[in-house]
Amino acid sequence: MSRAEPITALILETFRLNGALLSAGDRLVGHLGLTSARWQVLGAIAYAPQALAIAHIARNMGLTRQAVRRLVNEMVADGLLRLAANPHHRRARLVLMTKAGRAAYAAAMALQTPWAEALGQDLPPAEIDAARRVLLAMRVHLSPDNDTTPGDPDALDEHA
Amino acid sequence: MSRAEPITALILETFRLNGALLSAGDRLVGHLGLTSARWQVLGAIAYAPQALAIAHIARNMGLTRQAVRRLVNEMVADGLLRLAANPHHRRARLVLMTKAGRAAYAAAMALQTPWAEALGQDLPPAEIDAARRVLLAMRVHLSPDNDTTPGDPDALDEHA
DNA sequence: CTTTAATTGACAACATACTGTCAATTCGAC
DNA sequence: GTCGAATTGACAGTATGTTGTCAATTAAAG
Repeated sequence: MSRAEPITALILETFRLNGALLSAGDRLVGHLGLTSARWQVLGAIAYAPQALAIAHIARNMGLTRQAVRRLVNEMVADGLLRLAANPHHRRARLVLMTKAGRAAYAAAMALQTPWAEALGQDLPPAEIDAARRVLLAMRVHLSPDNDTTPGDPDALDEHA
Repeated sequence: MSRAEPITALILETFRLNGALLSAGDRLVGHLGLTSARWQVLGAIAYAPQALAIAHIARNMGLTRQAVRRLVNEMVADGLLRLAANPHHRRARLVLMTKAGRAAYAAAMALQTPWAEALGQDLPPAEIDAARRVLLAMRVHLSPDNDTTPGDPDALDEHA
């Protein structure tokens, strides 16, 4: 009856998949001392070509500085990250992985690859990519100021 | 490279769309005294053919009893909901909308329809539905015990 | 150089949702 | 009817993320 109906159904399914993904991610890396949120922080650091400060990581992840600050503080206390002086900014220290942090991230990635392959084994890559583009179009419509590949610090167009 | 890559990209996009939808929903219904979470609770109550208890609402929404309990308590205090005796269960009172709750929900729905239509105006309904099915397939893969129409109170295939 | 604006980290408070635990209640097996 | 399992609401604690506010620092304007 309304054009709103398919969109509404997709929105509700997005909420449910989000929750299912987070809990599945927590189960996947929980035994490594990680959570989904901590894993994402490590990913942002690993992906960046150079060391970043907290505010920079937050921008790359699409979160607030405060959320990242709390995670970083806890991960420093747990020995996964360390803070180093920033030659360009006395206040904004650089966030670096410790040896334990790198090991945990490598272990998480080793688990993630087969997990993701199993998750998509029954779905053609073309359909997966088509779904991703639909979600991207919706998100861009919601916040037009965002670029098309947020979370990606440098490769703005092609995350190749 | 790997079959994991398109799935991983879709997962990250799901996280971002989820956040964008929640903040957009909060902005849409904030002036009605609602939030995205409260709106969803009202929707679960409005959608059900009969009055539900807290645990039942939680199952329909895919949340925990505790999360719904807190929301319901606050919404009762705010006059949006009220609790009524359950003839079939002394402990599990039924959650009902007050007049104010029904008015707020109606106002939210009146806003949601044109908002959703605008959100999907550039996307063919077939693509939207295809994306929804991909997300559904992923979620079912993550939690095989879930039925295919969560949020539907009666179409349960009796996972008892 | 001085003033102003923007960025950054920190603290507080709040919103949402989770797990764990408990007693009360209902339901099923016997 | 009785007993044990399951359900339900409640409480406590934790995790994640938000907004608001502040001082320190950096960058820009004059």
